[in-house]
Amino acid sequence: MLGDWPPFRPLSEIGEADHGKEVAVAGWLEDVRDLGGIAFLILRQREGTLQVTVKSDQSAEVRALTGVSRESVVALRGTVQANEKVRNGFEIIPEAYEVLSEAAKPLPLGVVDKVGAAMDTRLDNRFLDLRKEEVRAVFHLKSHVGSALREYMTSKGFVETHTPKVISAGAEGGATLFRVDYFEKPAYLAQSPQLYKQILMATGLDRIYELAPAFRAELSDTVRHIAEFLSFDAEMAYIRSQEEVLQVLEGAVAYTLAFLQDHASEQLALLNLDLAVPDVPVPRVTYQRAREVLAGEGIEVPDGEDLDTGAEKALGEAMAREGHDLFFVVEYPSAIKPFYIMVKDDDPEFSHSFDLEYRGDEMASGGQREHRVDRIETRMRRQGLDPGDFEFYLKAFRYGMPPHGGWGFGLDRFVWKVAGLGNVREAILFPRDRGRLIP
RNA sequence: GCCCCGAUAGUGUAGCGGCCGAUCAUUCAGGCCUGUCGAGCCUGGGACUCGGGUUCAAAUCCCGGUCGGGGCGCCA
Repeated sequence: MLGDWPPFRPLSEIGEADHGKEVAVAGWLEDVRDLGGIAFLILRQREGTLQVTVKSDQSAEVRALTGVSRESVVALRGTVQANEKVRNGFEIIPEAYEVLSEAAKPLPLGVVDKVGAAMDTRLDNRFLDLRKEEVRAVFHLKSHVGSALREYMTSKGFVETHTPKVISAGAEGGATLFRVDYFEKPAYLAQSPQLYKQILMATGLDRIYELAPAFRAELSDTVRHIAEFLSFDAEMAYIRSQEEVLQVLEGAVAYTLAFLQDHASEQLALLNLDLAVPDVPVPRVTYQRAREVLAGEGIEVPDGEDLDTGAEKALGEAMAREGHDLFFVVEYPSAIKPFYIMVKDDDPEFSHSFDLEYRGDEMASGGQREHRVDRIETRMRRQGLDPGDFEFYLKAFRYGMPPHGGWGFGLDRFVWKVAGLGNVREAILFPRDRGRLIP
C-alpha cells in the first residue's frame, strides 16, 4: 500500500536542507489540537515529536486526518515548512496520508494524559506505557549498563560465557527452584550460574562473566524481589585473596556509572538523575565493624546473625553520611553463607565473603570459593545437602581446581537504584513475580 | 508464608450509614474556535470488585473470596 512512497524520514534527520521539500514520515498520532480553521497534529516517533499542520483550505481528504484516533500509526507525505513558532523550527503541511494501524478507543492507558496510572495498569498495558519517553529512558540506561559492563570486563581479560538455564540441581537448595518438565524428567530453572561458573574455573576458561536471567521461586513480595531477574555474574581463578575480586567488581561499577555520564546524559537529564562516580577503592566494612556502626545507631545485630532489612538500610544511611553510597560488607559469619564460600583458616567463624551495597540495598554478593573438595563436601553435609546430588559439580574439583572467587550482581536492582525508581519492576520490561506471568 | 492497607466510569480519584439520581480531572461523543504546543470553551455519555450478612436504609458497617499495593522474613 506504500510501495511507491519514499522512505520514512526520522525526525532527527529532517533539517534545513529539507525546508520547502516534500518528505514522508510515519509515527503515532499523539494528539490532535483542532482550533477550527487550523489544526495541529502531533506525530510521535521514537526520538521525539513533530508537528503536522492542517488548514481549512486543504482538501477534505487531508482534513480527515484530524479525525484519526490518538495513538494510531499514520504515514504521511507533506512539505517541510520552516516556522519559528514551532518548537522543532518546522512543521509539515500534509498532502496525503494513510492510517497504517488504527488505535481503538478509548486507550486502556493514556500516553500523554494528565492523569497517573497504577503500576498494575501500566504493566498490563506495557506497550503503551513504554511509548512514554521517560519510561523508555530506563531501558536505554539498562542497555548502557550492559554495554559498560561488557566493555569493562573485556578490558580486564574476562570472557563472556553462557551457562545452562535448565538444570538438575540448584546451588542454594530446593525451596526456591522452579520445577519444569525436561523430557519427562524433573528439572529446574537455574537460580544462579554458580555451579557452572565454578566448573569453568577448572578449565582455563577461568576468567569469565555472564549476563543472563536467573529464576527464583521465592515467596517474596517486595519492591526489590522478582522471580526472573538479570544477573551479572563473574568468576576468576588463580586469585590469592578475595581482594582481587573486590577490585574488579568495584571497578566495573565505577566504570559503569562513568559510562552512563558519558553515554546516557540525555536519559539522565530526562529522569533528572545526578549520578556520582565513586572513588575506588570503596570502603570494605567487616561484618563485625558493621555491627559496631549499627550499635552506634542504636541497632543491635546479634553476633552471627545476618543484617536484616532495617539494619542494612541503617548501615547504608550511616555510610552515606560519610559520603559513601557504594561499599562492601566483608567477612560474614560462615554459618549464614552457602557451602561454596571459603571459611577463614585463621578464624573459622567467619568467611571470605562479601556483599556490595549501593544506596541502601544489596546489589551483589560473592566471595572466595572453597576449592578443596573435601571441605566442600563437609560444608554441604552440614547444610543438609547430599553431595551425591552435586557430583557433576564436585567432579570438577577432583582433578585440579585453582583457587577462585566471584560474584552475582543484580542488574535490574542496579538500574532500579541508578534510575531512582520506586520498584524494581519498573526496571524490567515484562516483570515476573508471584502474581504476574502475563504479559 | 506472616502483618498492614486498599479495590468507585477506559484512566486517576473524592465520598466512608439516609444530603449519592455518586465528586473532580482526564478520556470518549458532539459543538464553537486560523497558531496550538498540558490548547481553550460549551453540551452529553460512562463506575461503587464478587458472594453473604447487619439495618427501615449500605459505595459507606461486618464476614468470606478474588485481585492489587506496602512491610517482614529471605535475597540479586
